[in-house]
Amino acid sequence: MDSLLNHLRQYSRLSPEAETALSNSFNQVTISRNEYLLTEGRICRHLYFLEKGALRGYYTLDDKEITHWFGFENDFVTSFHSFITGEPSVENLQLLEGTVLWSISKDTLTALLGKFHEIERLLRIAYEKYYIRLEERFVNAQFKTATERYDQLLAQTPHILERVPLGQVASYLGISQETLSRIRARH
Amino acid sequence: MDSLLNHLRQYSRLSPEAETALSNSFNQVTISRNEYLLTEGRICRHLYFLEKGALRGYYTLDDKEITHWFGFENDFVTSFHSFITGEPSVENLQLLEGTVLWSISKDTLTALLGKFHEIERLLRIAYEKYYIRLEERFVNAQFKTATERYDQLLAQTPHILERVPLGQVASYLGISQETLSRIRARH
DNA sequence: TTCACTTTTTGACATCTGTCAAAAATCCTC
DNA sequence: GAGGATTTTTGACAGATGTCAAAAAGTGAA
Repeated sequence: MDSLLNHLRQYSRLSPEAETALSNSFNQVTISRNEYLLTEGRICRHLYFLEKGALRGYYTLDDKEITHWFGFENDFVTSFHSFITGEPSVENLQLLEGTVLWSISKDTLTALLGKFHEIERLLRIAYEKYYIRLEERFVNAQFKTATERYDQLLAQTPHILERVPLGQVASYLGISQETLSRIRARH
Repeated sequence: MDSLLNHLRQYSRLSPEAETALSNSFNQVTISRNEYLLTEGRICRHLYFLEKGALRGYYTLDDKEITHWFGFENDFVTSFHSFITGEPSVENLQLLEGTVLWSISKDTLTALLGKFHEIERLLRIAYEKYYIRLEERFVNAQFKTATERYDQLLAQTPHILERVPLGQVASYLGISQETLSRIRARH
């Protein structure tokens, strides 16, 4: 719980009242490797904070699993599309390691947002950060070559390579596993 | 101004006080075709609402212009990265048509957010919508073929093809102009 | 250690896309 | 409507990436 509050304080200041309310609203969840937090077709009604561990988001296309993002320590994770719209999720959230999460339901969060302007602000700022992070990934996906994307991964998030099977990294980079293997061989 | 308030009401309800405050905070800006709202290297300190007209965001790479998004009627536009972080913009915002915009400075917006919880909420909800819209574009960019992306553009946002030169559309789709031309020829 | 299973690498080949150059079509101004 | 500039299309070719198949390497359990 401390790691969650510490992380939240980086977005914006919180009053003791808001911190208490937040503390009381998140529940700890422990899930082991390869289990699912969410499966395709279900509505995601929770937002999770990842205290420890790793997970991936993937969907299925032509019988292949397309891993499009990873979550690690101090990330907020959910199926954003499903959580925001209330529609069934198209993606699966699967644990890559045994994981400690903190969970809050959408209803609970909505109540907090109604009560505390400062929590609304925090969430707004969190979305800003997540937005520009996604924007950068989008530009990389669309306008950089496979090799450039791999180099950037090496430079910026090398821990992904250490914790995730190569096939999933390839998918994350938007290339085939064979191509990723060849890029690595050239290094 | 009516079109702006109407648009804002779609995100969340607003009290008359908040609507008045918002009305007083946006200034009308009229700019003609090919002019710039923002150029590379400058800090973007304004958020704009596009009432009428069209513009594009592009940056320069190897002497080529990479158009990565378009804005049309009822879009909020800015260089999000620069506006949020306060860092110099890497992109240029250029008008594609004569345009009527409403402008609000970051300072003015910050003051409004401090005063009105409901405006903070509106912005948070706006970010949610923009986030999942971007997420969809990201998935398309990374995991769909050029032809699929073009078909989707035809199905979902055909007005882009009618209002934007093909070279810029190609860049928006992440392909060369020649490839786009050939995809069109096959249809 | 050995065996089975999973993950990663390598090879051969086909396809897609980009680049450069030129032709064709379109647009704009006078 | 003519002429020049811009935009779009077409052709030829090279390079990058995907797919399928098989080999090699790595992992874990008995």
